[in-house]
Amino acid sequence: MTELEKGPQGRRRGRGARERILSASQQLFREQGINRTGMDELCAVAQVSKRTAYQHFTGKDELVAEYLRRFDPSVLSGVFDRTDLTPRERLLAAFDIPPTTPLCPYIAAAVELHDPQHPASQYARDYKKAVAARLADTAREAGAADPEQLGEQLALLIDGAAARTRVLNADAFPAAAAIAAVLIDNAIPAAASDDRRREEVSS
Amino acid sequence: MTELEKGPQGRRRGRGARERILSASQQLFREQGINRTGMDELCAVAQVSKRTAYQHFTGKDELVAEYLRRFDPSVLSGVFDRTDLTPRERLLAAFDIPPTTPLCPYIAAAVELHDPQHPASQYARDYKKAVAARLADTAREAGAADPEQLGEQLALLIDGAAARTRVLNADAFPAAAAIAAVLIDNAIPAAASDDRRREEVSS
DNA sequence: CGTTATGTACACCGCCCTGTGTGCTTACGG
DNA sequence: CCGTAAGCACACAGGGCGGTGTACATAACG
Repeated sequence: MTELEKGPQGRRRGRGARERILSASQQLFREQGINRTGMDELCAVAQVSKRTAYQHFTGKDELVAEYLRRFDPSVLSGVFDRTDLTPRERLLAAFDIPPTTPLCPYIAAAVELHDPQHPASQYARDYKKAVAARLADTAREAGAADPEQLGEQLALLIDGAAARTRVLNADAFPAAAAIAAVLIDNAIPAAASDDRRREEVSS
Repeated sequence: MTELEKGPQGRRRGRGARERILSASQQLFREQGINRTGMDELCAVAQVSKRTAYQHFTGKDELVAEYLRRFDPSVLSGVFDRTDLTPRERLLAAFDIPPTTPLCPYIAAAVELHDPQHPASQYARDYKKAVAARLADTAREAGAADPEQLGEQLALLIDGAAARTRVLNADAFPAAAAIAAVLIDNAIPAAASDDRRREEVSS
């Protein structure tokens, strides 16, 4: 069974309306933005009656918050759990984002909602902090002198690349990865021999 | 060329309704966002009748675009024209933003409008490119080996700090400035303190 | 089987949004 | 001083939005 533990109480009945709603949220909120996606349209895409949607979520705000919570597996955990890479490679792999990503949805949500008290905004903050923390962990693993600082710096680079990609409509992650390589090599006292002084690859 | 060609005919009469509208736009669009600011509210703040607003601007879209065009003096030109600073100091001064700034309005507009074809989005792109170009000019003046690359990198840092400041609700510009200092010193062949990378001396 | 949670179909409400139509007042400049 | 353009007050249209009420269908599980 696909759905096991979703709601406030463990419901295992039903035929997956909630999942369809969240799946449609992923698609539409990312493609069109949150504010420009109406509940009517969302329910149509999810093939769910509007009534059902409002039985699963008290309002659009709650749906948005849950939409953000259901996001991380695609980016965050997919990178940090790769044991086939060295810590340094894992740090750089965080910048290898597939071009399918319009914009980091957390930034988009924080800008669109425009309310720091909104549950989704709060979760976006938590998520960003968590990413920086995991980057810091990996940086520590890589032997960085100041892992927290390096993690924060790399997180800033990722966000900068995301924002700039959106505004300029051009991929800015390679440039960010180049900066990251410099910062990483600067932060690790005695780096590995072969990849320490490589050329900047991006133009 | 301040106000010669605004309306259907060049009029220098009137008591400044257009300026009040744009001024109110600056305030409200930044404080509340574009989508969350209605024309009614905007006209009330501007002390302008709605009819007058729509005689100056064909629609909200045009007003938004003009609002963005009227923005740069506060940040861009204020930094690059300072002759009392060395080029290197000017590059770093771009990260000294007053805490009055909620978020770079160009990023906000691009995210909120969510349409790359929107005039305001296009202008945001142009502006970001212009900033990167001016950063590159200053980088060249400072003697950077690859001024275009450094300019693009610094622009990315600025955008990253802006986005991260918004999401985390905490000032991220100091961290960005720290990264910038590293990049600048790495990019300038004969830097003040260290000479870690003296491979080629061009220009 | 029947009960009950789950989902459906569809109309509907009230609100706010962008944008107009109309008639009136003000102020500038010749 | 008078004409004319700028601005104003106000109502309203048209539509999309979030959200609900009601009556009905269906699937799961005892």
